[in-house]
Amino acid sequence: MLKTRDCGDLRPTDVGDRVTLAGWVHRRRDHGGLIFIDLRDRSGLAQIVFNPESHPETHDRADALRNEWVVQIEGEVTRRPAGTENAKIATGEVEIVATSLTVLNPSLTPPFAINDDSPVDEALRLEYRYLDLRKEGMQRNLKLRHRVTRYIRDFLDARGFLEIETPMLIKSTPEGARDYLVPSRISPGHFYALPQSPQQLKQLLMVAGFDRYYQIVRCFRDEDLRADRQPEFTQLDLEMSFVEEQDILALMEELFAGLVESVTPHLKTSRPFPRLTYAEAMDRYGTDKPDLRFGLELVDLADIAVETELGIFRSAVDQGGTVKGFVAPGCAGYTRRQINELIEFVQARGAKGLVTIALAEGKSLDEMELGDVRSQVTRFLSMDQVRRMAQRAGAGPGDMMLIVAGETSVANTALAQLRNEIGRRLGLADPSVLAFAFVVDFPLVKWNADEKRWDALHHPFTSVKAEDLPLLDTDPGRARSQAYDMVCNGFELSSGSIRIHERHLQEKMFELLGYTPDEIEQRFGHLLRAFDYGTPPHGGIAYGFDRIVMILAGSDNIRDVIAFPKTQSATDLLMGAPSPVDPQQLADLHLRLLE
RNA sequence: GGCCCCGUGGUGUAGCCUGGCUUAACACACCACACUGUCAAUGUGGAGAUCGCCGGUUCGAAUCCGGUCGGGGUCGCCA
Repeated sequence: MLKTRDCGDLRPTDVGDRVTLAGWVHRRRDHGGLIFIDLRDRSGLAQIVFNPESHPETHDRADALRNEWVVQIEGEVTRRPAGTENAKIATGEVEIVATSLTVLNPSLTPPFAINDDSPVDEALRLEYRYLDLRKEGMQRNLKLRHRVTRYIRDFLDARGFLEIETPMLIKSTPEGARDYLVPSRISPGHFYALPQSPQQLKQLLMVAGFDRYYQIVRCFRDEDLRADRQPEFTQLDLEMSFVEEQDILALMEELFAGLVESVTPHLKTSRPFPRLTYAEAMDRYGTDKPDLRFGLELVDLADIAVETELGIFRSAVDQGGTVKGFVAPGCAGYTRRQINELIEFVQARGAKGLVTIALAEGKSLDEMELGDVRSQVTRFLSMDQVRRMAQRAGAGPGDMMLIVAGETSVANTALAQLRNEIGRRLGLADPSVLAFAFVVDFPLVKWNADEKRWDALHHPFTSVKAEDLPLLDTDPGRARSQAYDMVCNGFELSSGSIRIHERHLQEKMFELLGYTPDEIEQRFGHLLRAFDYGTPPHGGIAYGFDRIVMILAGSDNIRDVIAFPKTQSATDLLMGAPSPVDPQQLADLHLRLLE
């Protein structure tokens, strides 16, 4: 080894030891006489002192050192002179008096500073990712990621789970996300797909009797990117046999409560994790992934809205839509400009507009008159109507009601995001809190108006709740599934379900989804045949692993917890992927490019 | 596919709205010199950008307009 100790581990108990260290020059302070170097390795920083009197030759050579040079230093660990300790670093009580210096490799001046955390253009960071990863924050994130991985593996291992790998080259299943395809050289004109998730494979492992399976596995989806979505991402995928929904939820709550306690104890969670139905979540928050760190719950105002003279309220309800809103506490003083920002905010998310009703401070709701109400639409409202809306929403003097009318899903989407925005503006989302929750009782299917058919909400292997089974023949849209999500702070962390394990039910589901018998055989024949051979009841869940780490790291961007992420246009700025390939490679694969 | 934001020395920004007063400013980094207890070392000096690219308007463009490329956010999409 070129080193005997790690920089960051040195302590007063090591004083007197002769050590050899190796690492990067983090910072250099040249006093003409004394030269100080902060030497950095994975473990942290240690101060090296070059003394021109005791070791003149070594001191002379230290004169040439610059940031990010890789050096090896021999020296003696000494206690720093009284008064020169540095409480800001873990090794601040000691320093290493260098007796020899070897430059292992010099460095160009890096394109951005490694030794501070000032913001750098992300394209530049990605181009020089190996330098970006040297920075403290990224080192911390990837170490956290490792500890999360390790905790999960230990936890599941202790409960009898087996980690089993599944193939990366599998059969394309056109439904769901767009597949990444891999052409076959040996079978001309045929393609593999990279897995969107190991869904069918893990179900086949249940058929095989592996009982409790998990995998931390790369998945691929060729869809547009977002701050929390990459084309290749990692899932914590697991599946169990002979379980019911409650077994899985209980296990996952235990896993995540323990994970946070062990890995990020500075973050607060509360147990039990709340469980709300999909219908409740949509009613109260307008989304199936609510941020539960704050209230600002939505209320339905449709019945009052139809009594008003306001056309947009009445027509929304007449056309089968909704009128919902929530209270922005203490925001009655919002300026015209601030209100316009909110209106633009909801319009950018599809809503026609936003009705704001501000209640002046100073009078109780009962004493208030229309003159105390500030709104674009006061002339269409009576004080009684305003008062009843305020009472229902929980608005009082000094508050502002925010109301959206329109088609239900559009109004919900706009209000859900507006709720997050108001929560953010008012500082209601405590960054030290992880508000985990389960959302349960998802609908089994939703109507696809474009294609005029039912689509699976989760996936076609999800089983219906037993009591809703008859609805499959009469009113599929009302049938609830045994599907569940885990959410946290407004992010969907995972989805899972109890699966169908009987051939006739799976066939029935495929038929409901509009597949012909030929298509069923072509796409899912392997699964249905497996179901003929004694398939246990089973279910599972799959987490967006990167999102878990992102939330634990306190980041709002998945790229911050991935070593080599891709840009929003799915390119790799470091390696330059994707790239053209040699014509011979295409020929080997029986491919020809269209112009 | 739609919408929005950003692009100025190595890095981060100001200047842009309201074109000329800019020889494009500031901080950090870089280079040189000085300096024996600093730790964001300090002091003095120096070098470094024709303002992403192309075109247009104008007597004159970093500044206005169009296009394009790159990055980011978002809607659609993500069973």
